[in-house]
Amino acid sequence: MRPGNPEALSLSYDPRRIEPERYAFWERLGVFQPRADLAQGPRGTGARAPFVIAIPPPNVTGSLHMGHVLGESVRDCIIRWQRMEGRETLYIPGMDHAGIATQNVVEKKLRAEGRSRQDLGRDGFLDAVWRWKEQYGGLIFQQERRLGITPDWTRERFTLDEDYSRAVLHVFKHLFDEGLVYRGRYIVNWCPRCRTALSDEEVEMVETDGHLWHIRYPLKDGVGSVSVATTRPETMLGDTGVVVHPKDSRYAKLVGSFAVLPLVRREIPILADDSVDPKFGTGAVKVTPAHDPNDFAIGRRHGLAEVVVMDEGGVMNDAAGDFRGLDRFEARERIVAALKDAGYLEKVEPHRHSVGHCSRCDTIIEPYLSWQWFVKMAPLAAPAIEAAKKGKVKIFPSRWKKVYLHWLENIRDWCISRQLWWGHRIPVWYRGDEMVVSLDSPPGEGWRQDEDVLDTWFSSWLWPFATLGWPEQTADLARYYPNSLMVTGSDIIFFWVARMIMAGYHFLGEAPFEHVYFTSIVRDAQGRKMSKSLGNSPDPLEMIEKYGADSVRFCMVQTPTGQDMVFDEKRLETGKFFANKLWNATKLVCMRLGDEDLSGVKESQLNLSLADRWILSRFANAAKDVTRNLKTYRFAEAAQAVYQFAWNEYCYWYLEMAKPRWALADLGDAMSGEQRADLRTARWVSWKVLDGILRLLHPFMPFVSEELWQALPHDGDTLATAAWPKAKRTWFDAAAEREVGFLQGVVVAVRNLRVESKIAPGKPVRVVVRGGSAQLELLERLDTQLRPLARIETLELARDGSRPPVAASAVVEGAEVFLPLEGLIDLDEERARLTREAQKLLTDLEGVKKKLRNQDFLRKAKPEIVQRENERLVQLEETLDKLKRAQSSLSTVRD
RNA sequence: GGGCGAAUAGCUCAGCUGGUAGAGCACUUGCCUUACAAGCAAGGGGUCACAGGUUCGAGCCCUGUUUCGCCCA
Repeated sequence: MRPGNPEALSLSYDPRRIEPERYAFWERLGVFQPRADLAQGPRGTGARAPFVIAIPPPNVTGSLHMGHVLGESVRDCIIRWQRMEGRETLYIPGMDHAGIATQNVVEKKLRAEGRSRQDLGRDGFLDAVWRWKEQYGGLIFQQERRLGITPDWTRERFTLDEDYSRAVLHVFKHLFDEGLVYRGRYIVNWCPRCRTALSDEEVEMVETDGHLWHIRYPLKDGVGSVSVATTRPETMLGDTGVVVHPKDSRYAKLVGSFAVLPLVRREIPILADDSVDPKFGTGAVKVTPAHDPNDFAIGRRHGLAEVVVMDEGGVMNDAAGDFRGLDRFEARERIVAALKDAGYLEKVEPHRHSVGHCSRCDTIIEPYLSWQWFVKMAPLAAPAIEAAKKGKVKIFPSRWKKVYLHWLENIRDWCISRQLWWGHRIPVWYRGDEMVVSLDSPPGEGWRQDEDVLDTWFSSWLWPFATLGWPEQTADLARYYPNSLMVTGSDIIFFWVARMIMAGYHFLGEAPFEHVYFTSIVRDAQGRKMSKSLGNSPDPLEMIEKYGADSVRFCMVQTPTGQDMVFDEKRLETGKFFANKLWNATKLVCMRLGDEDLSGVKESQLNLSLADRWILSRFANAAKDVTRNLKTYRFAEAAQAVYQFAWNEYCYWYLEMAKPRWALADLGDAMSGEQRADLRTARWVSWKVLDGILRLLHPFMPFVSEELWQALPHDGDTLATAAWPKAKRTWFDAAAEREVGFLQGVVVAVRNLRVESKIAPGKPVRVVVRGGSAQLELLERLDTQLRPLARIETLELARDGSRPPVAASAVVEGAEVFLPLEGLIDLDEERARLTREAQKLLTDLEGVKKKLRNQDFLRKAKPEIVQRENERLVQLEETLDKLKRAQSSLSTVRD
């Protein structure tokens, strides 16, 4: 046992003074590294297996925002808790190369210098990105250290690390060999600004007010025309057909004939196709196979030509004739004007529709026909669906399971090639008509590697095992896979979580983690998602500076379960106030422990008072509560349980009840043996329970809890590896809780009477209590511990049943509490108060009586409920009776 | 268009198995009481969105409506 160090608390609580130092202290002790000696069972079996969390790798370009803070607070809370439970814990840190985002950042920097990536060439550009990464990348981890998180920094991984990259390319080849990766010329989501293809998930649909242009296409033979409606008139230049519904009588006779495309004068066939909705627009649809996914499908069914009319930057190309060289939106205006001039524009309607935007740069997506690589997803999805359905992967909060399943059950193939330079270059080699998939250049001359790189998510979906050395069969992989838990935002269920589960099953035959916990999304006061461009995210470091990392953590884990969180800076105060409260409580306890050595004290030798038994029982309940709530990821409830117990029970009641016994120390040698035992007991219990509070608090507020724990007598080097409190069976004590509940009622009643009677807070008073013998005996027993709580000078127990003639009074569990007030009291006011009180009771009483008159209630309600109502009835009547007696006794007194 | 979720005190949110509606902040009153004014004591504040239904009993279960948010197409 190490002695406490009360001097450490001589200053007031200041997070800035303690936090940075403590972090260095933990790092020195190596508490972040997994301790293999702790694991006693095989993976996945019970409580002693290693507990593993992998960080959702932040973008290498990222800087800390409140969303990260929330995630890290939750992950570290769980990790620290599990570490204290005695498990071997591993928290794997790392970063994501974030292809598009990073390339954008570096390109922007180059542009500012008047250069482009093309100027540098591929290798030169990649050099520039790596240099940028070395300089600025991973800033976020420096920031996160301030939060006090405990990943094993020696295992930091990056998705472009050499061995990680091998894993990514290996997966590509593996899937290709299985026929699950294929190359094809299809319509993809194309960002003309980023000049790359995107997956469906990277497109954000935005409801937009647009127009529906109705255009008349003249028929080739004879007079007449067919009208089509479109939201993107510029694509008409690429039209190669018109389709109508086969059963649409309006157009039946036109099927098989040709229309002449205005402006272009191309002859295009009029065809019938089931996919046309006769009720939309004119019922005739122009077909642009190279610029629309539906049209593409129609075009393939009917063998229509695919005419690409734009280039990769969204600029009209040679196929656009007179409109070549125009940006797509300018082309839209000019084409509409030209159609109007030539009399082809029939009408324009306002039209609201969803328009895809690039999730990275917000540019409007262009559906674009190009050669890309895809992953066939349905076979991968099947095991992931089953895993969730059978609970092999448990999702918290459970409602996200439905979202997850819906996506997987409607899954579409994944476009994984990106026309970027920063990323894993696709391991495919071409020579003439030959194509070879190989991690390294094939033997022989003249091979040209595919220019494209892979989607960043195609590397991060391997995160839970590639970070452990896969595809090598490493010891780490054997030991730490599957991970235990994944904590991330629900906004990346599809991007990441679902894909990790698919990859886990496909490549290792096992789910990558047992549980997934989705955190809330942090929003600003107006309900908007925190974003860099809006600038609405407060700077977490500023928050930490202002309130302390402990407070930020404590408040951020208390998010609403399963819904978004509205961030309000004001809330962060709570944690700081709480830390301050504990700081002062610990200071008090430290002072009162004296230099007594408590290390050898056995609980059985103590002289436990009712107050002691009560607080130990309440502590056991709190410990049980916190643990139970952590197990089910109810962080707000867990944090609240610590808070409520520490503040409202330990500080508010227990410390006050311990004070009189601590004061025995002042007697010095004059203490009797009994008093000596009382003192030691009060010291031991106050210390033991405070120690327990700090343990329960540690996962939420690691810094201040460690600091205070070190100031108290303690075993071991650090609270971070101290044992998690167990609710001791022998500490539960329902009788003590009931009895102290009564005493607290008396104290509150006296305080209330004091205020109501306008007695100065500092003024000692005389109190008389009438009540049952058990109640009076209780009061007597705790007399000295109780009296200071309400500044009671003398507590008179009216064993003879007498009552003071002039007094303010209250009823507590049938006992009458009097505050004798001869000459002090405003009798009218006291009478009015009693009347108000009685009125309230009458209302309650009526409710209870009504219930008990109801035969159905008596017959059908559970017996214990009926019993309880009966007891309530008796109690209410008794209390009312006593209030009335007090009223009548006052009424006989003249003012 | 389809799905998911939310609506409880002025604000942000709990309320788990249906059984006397809670917390923090804010507010009112009084206190610098030797751990703590970042505190202490006492208090006020609710048509649990609306309408039906089930039930002895509904904030909680069911149906519908309204409003808001998110996801998907």
